[in-house]
Order: sequence, then structure tokens, then C-alpha cells
Amino acid sequence: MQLNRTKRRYDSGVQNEPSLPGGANAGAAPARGKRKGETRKATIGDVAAMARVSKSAVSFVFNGRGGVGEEARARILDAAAALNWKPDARARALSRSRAQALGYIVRREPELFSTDPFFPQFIAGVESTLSGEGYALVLQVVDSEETERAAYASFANEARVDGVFLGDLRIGDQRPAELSELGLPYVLVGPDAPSGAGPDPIGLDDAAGVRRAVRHLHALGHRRIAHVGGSDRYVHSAVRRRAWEDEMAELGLEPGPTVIADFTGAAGAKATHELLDLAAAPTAIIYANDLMAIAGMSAAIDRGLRVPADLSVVGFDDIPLAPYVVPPLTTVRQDVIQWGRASARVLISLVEGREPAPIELPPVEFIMRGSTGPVRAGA
Amino acid sequence: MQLNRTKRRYDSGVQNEPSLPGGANAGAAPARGKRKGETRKATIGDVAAMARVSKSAVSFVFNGRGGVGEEARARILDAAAALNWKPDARARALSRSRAQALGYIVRREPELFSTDPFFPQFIAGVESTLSGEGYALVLQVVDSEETERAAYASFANEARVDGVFLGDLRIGDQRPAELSELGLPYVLVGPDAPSGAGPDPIGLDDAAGVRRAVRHLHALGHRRIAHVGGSDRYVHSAVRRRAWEDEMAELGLEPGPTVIADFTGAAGAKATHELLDLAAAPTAIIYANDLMAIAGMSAAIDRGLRVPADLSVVGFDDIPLAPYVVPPLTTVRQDVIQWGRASARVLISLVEGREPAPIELPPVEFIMRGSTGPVRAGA
DNA sequence: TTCCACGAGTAAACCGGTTTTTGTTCGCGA
DNA sequence: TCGCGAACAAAAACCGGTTTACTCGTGGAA
Repeated sequence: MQLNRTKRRYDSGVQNEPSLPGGANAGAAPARGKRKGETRKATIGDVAAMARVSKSAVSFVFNGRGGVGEEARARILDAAAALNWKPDARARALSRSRAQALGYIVRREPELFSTDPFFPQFIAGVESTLSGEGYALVLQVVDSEETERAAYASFANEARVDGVFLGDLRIGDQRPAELSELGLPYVLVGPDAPSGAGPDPIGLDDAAGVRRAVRHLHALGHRRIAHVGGSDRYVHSAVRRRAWEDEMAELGLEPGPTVIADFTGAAGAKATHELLDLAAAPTAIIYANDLMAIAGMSAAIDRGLRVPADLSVVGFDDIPLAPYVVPPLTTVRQDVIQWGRASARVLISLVEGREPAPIELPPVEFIMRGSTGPVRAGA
Repeated sequence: MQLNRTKRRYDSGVQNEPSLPGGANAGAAPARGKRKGETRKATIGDVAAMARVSKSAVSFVFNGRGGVGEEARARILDAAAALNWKPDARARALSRSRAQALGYIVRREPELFSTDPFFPQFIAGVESTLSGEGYALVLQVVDSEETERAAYASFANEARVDGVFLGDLRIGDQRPAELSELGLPYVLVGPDAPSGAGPDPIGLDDAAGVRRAVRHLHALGHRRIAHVGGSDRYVHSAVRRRAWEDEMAELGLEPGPTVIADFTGAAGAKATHELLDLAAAPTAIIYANDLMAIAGMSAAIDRGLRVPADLSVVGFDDIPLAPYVVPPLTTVRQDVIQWGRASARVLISLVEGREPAPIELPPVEFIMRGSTGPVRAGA
């Protein structure tokens, strides 16, 4: 009768297979229950029946719990293999009160999302940890504060995920508080800033990279070193700008002019023109990402300047293109993949109630290429 | 007693809250069940009790089914709002036999994953459709054929997702057949190639873009037009190469030299050197993506050539940086976001057993910038 | 010899929803 | 007044696992 029930269900579920007239644009795999219900997808009950044991015995074996003899165990494993049975993730999630999934909500304008080298690398890193641990990654892209908030609420209320990665921290960000309120575990993914209250973020020491850049330019004789940063609403922008200011001060230099841009190429070009229009134009510019740096370089060349002879340029990220622009871009590289890995490890520990192992991330690297050089004699 | 049961469960579940000594690197939200179980997260039973109706009534209201009086309905909605109750996604998934999630498995080397402008845009497009429909996107990044196969099997057997996006189609790809076997619905995401058997893929007409590029160069007087493509194992690479060949033939030109590269900057540069080393070096090169094109341009400039005076260059993708390199890159742009949207719509229809609405995608655009110009007089 | 601990295994409750079945009321026509 | 279908609502089965409580032998210690 089990079969009967199921059959009925499917028969009414798939509403009489609309015949998809003439080349519908899609691959139609017959959703479930082919023709005669012949491949009904085995359940734990089927396995138990075939192995002549109870459901619990099967469950015990598949969860590494004792209490099952060697002989029965073998029968169970055979039966499961024969039926190609794997525990259904949905049923498992329900009974264990665990989704076995982690969430990542990204709020960003599509254009930026498609340039930023951070996301793909971070995700790749996260995945490399997750897949080994049996967790899935649920990604959501949102475009406004409302939808962002709704997305977190939905993750929490509907229990779709067991924890989330919190990136792109903003100054005075409410999300940590809201997540605690919702009871959803999280890790902060951000530069290693001295945080206020609350837990420390997992991140790399961006600031060290920027300071290296400033010292490098100083050593080349530059004194008027400008900075093109991102919006100060973001913690990582603020950290990079702060590092630039601090290092300039430490070298006894007046922090040069600074422009706030938005990480896009257009903004980088515009900012560069503004800086070069100044009476005391800078001889070097440090940008908050490579995209702005490359666009800035291009803008400078358009004005007839030579890079690096007339203007030195430093980026941030080391995108794969950085070595291939003319001149090759001097920049700061972070190992984002490791960063993602570490974040995932910590979040999993947290979700499972374990003590997170201490994390160790490689330091940021300063990559010297052709876009920086000695300051022009005249300057 | 309901409460009692639950409480017990949580008490033993959270193993006595390890006190996270000294600045653990993570945001610990007390997993569930704070202190006294005061915020136990409401269930449908609680809502029903508060509204003095049965669970079914609540379920009916939240699923838009009739059979509930106006008065009871109001009480139910009030109660749900008061308790901030949303149906638990896991329980829902189980009883409806629907995960309400779609999967996307990406096999790619990390480096490429981080450059390719396709993924972020595609995902952004997919999301913009999904979020409105209440579906989640489960992403998985794999690095080998084995892990890829395992990933699909896991998605299907564990019923983690209701359908998948199938991208990066390879020649003779087994995945469609395997997915049909597994009973998992899918859409093919790829260039609009004349497919063999099986369902048509959803995609843009890459070939048109490449043909436009060839004609453009021909009009500028170029006759030796080379092509740097991706591995022919990929359908999209093959389609682009084929378009180049066809158009050359149509214009009465011998298809120039062609090199197979792997979409990375390094490969683009290497391929370019090879082509320029030829006795009859090409006067123009069409690349299969912008990254290779820009790297190629850089390689040419390193050899003392001027772009476009000595060599014209065409890319593919129109990455955000394309307008900002020197000279700005002539390339082909696809509206990947729309593409993602359409794919998601079709997949959802498929999963829900509906007839997919016909899709309409914008044509690819040919973007003329500074990297192409009239052929050198001497050539 | 008796008792108990323990290993092996099972039945049933449970997770939190959805869906089917069953049961009342009530209004209305005959 | 009786009968019957519509409208509403409660009860129960079900989704496919996990987990708890309990049974049944068996061997070793007292």
C-alpha cells in the first residue's frame, strides 16, 4: 500500500505531462516517478526491509552509532548500495533541526559584483571547506537595504541555513545585532580591524599592505602621495584610508589629497582627473582596488602623462589582469581563498557548537610591478 | 508538555556552551534556545493554539487555500504576526517533496573562476528571478570531474535541490544524460548552438558577435585575421571558433592562424607571441575573452608594436575594465544578467511542471573602441 | 545460582509542516 | 419536518529521516 499511496500522489502531482510542443527551450527531465513509478527513489524503509532490520538500525549505521552487529551492518550497507540510497537531505534537516547549509548574502550593485575579484575567490575558498564537511552554500544577491534585511530574516525564520557569512561590514553595522537577535550564528568577514564591542572579524591585515605601498613610494622619492578610496561607510575602505594616513604621518608627510570614489572604473578615472587638476598634483596615487587604479592609469595616460615616469600608481587586489596591463600594475595581493577557507571552518565550528580552532592567515603581499617608479626629477 | 520536550532537547543539544575563552575569532550568536528557552521559535502548532483553530486551518490560510472563514482567518493572521511565525523551510520541503532551491555546480580552476565576468553576472541575474519566487540558490564549486559527478549525484539523491543549471557545456557532455537518469530537471546554459539530440540550450548568439567582429576587421582592410580561442572541449569555444571560420570563408578569406589557449592572461600572451612570430603574422587577432585580449595587447606592445596601428585586437565579454585599458578594448558584449534571469524562469517552470514561457534575449552587441583600426599601409 | 550490565535490535515518538479524511453546522428546498 | 449539499473545521496520516525508550539474550561477577 505504501507503493499505492505514493503512486497516487505522483500521478496527480505531475499534471498530465504537457507535451512541451516543438522545441521548448529547456531540458525536461521527467520530474519524478517515471511512467510506472518503477524508480520510486528508495527510502530508509526500503533499505530496512531489504536488509531485514528496522529503520533505526539503518539510521544507526549511517550515523556511525554503535548498536548494530557486524552481520546486520553488512546487510544494511549492501542493501543501501543496491538501492542506491542516500539519506534525504530534507528529512534529515527536519529531524536534526539542522539545514546543513550556510548562507551568504551579498548586497551589491550588479556592475561591482561582476568586477570584484573578491567574491569568486572567497566563494571558492568557502566551498573547498564546505564540500568536505557536507554543508551546502546558499547564496543570495540583494540590491537594497530592505531586501537585505528581509533576506537575513528569511534565512533565520525559515531556518534555511544554520549560519551566515557577514561581509562588506559597514560602519555602525546593525547586522551583527540583528543576527544575534534572530539567533543565527555568523562570522564577520572583514579586514582585521580593531573592532569595537562584539566578536573579532576574520580577515587579513589590509592595513599592512597599504603601509607597505606608502613606504615603497616614499623610498622612491615621492612626497605627494594621494589616495583614492571607497566609500567610508565600509569598514574596509576606512581601514585602508586610515592606514594610508597613519603611514604618511609616520613618515612625517602631510597626508596628501584624498578622494572618495565607489570602486568602479568610471569613478577611478574621474577621481584621477580631479587629483591631477590640483595645483600641487600628486606624483603617486594609491587606489583602493585595481579596477580604479587601472582606470586611473588610463586617465593619466590620456592626459599625456607617462606612467610611472610622471605618475606612479598602486592598486589593491592583484586581479589576474594586473600583470597584463601596460605598464603592469603594482598592487597588494591578499590570499582570499585561504580567507574563505578559514571563515568557513570557523563558521562550521560555531554552528556545531565546537570551539573554533585558531586561524592562521597568510600575510598580505606587496607586488611590485611597472606602474611605480622614482619620482620625476622636476617634481 | 510540548514545551517540556523541546526544552529538554535544546538543553542537551547545546553542549553546555563552551565559554569561548579570550577573543575567539568569530561572532558567536547563542545558537538556539537562549537561557531559559524563552524564544523557542514558534511552530504552526503555537499559532493554531493562539488562534484557537487547528494546524490545518493555519496551513490553509498560508497556502491560499479556501475553507477557512473570514473570522478565523483574521485570528490566524494576527496570531502568526504576533508570534512572528514563518513556515519552517525544512518542514515544508519535506512535506511538499520540494526543496524550493535550485543548484548550480561550477567546475573551474580557481584562477579562472575569479576572472570570468560570467559567473557573477549570471548569478546576479538568476537571483533576481529566484528571490521573487521564493527559491534559494545552492552553489557548489568543484575542481575535478569526479567531484563534479559526485556533486550532481548528491544534489539528486539527497534531494537538496529541485533542479540545476548546467553550464560550461562540453562537447559530448554526459551530464544531460546523467541528470535525466537521476531524474533531476535542468536547463542548459550555453550559446545558442544547433544542438544535437536533446533539448535546446538557453543562450545568446555568440556566433553573431564573432561574425560582426570579423566583418568589422575586414571592412578596415584586414585580411590576415587570427583567432585565439579556448579549449575546443567547450561548446562555447567551438561555437566561437566556428563562427570565425565561417565568416572568414564567407568573405573569401583563408581562415588565418588559430591558437588554442585556456582563457587565462598568460595563455593569451603566449598565444599572441606565437602568432606574431609567424612569417605571415596576422594584422588582427580575435580573442575568445577580454582577459586574453588584454594580455595579448600587452604582449604586442612589449614587442614594440602599436595597437591598433600595427595590430588590431578584439576581445569578448566587455568586462568593466575594457574601456579603461590603453587603448580601450573593442569587444563583444552579452547581456548575461538577462540571460541568468531567463534561465531561472525556465528552470522554475520546469521544476513546477509548467510550460516554460518563450524566452526573448537581447542580441549580443559589438562594442567598437580603440583597439581596432585600419590595417597598416605596408601590410 | 542469581543478578546485572551490556550488546544488539526494535517500536514508537518526534521534527514541523501539508494533505486527506472525517465530522459538524447550517441553510434551504421539497 | 426531513434530507442534503456547502462551508467550515478538527483529526489523522504522511513526508523520510533521527532519537528515545524499551526488549531480549548472554556472559561474567558475586
